[in-house]
Amino acid sequence: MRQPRFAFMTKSEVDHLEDGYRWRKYGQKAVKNSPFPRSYYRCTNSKCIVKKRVERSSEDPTTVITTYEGQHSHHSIGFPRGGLIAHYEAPFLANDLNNNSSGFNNTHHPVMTLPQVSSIIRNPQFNEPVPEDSAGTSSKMVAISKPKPRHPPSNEGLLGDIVPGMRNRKL
DNA sequence: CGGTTTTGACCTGCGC
DNA sequence: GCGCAGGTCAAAACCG
Repeated sequence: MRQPRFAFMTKSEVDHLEDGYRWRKYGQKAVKNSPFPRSYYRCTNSKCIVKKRVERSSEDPTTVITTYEGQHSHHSIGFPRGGLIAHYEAPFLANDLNNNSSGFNNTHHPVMTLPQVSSIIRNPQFNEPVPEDSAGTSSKMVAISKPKPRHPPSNEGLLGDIVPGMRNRKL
């Protein structure tokens, strides 16, 4: 069974990005490409088999590469209206999937504005070694977010709900 | 006391 | 068949 898998780069100083879901770390491995270890997280919900892989970019220590694998079968915690977030990101993701290699300003392109994400831009020259990207199931993006220490304000569910959203479009 | 994090060991897949 | 790299598990420690 193929898990919808996509990765994106998040400009943040903290590895532990709060995306509205509860994650439990189950492993950590050192990768050869990066001097930084890679962390493996899993959703704490037993019904949810979503896995998350957090890896810090070797070239940009301030950038973390987060790889989501699977889809949440529930909404984010502390954010009952999580489905709403899908409306924010779904079109944006669909656009990305349809124009996977279109020209785009790699400057600050405020596609969306969230309490956590200042701006999400697509980097056309994203030839970074994103190991999990191969087919069209993945989306490459760079999210410039404010370094969030912990505990979201109230509106969260940044990433989780976009997974079923894009999966709905693909499958 | 319960849940989470940490860390080493173990297992599996792939390449040589 | 062996070695390497990646991924997962499990026990102990730690924190709230």
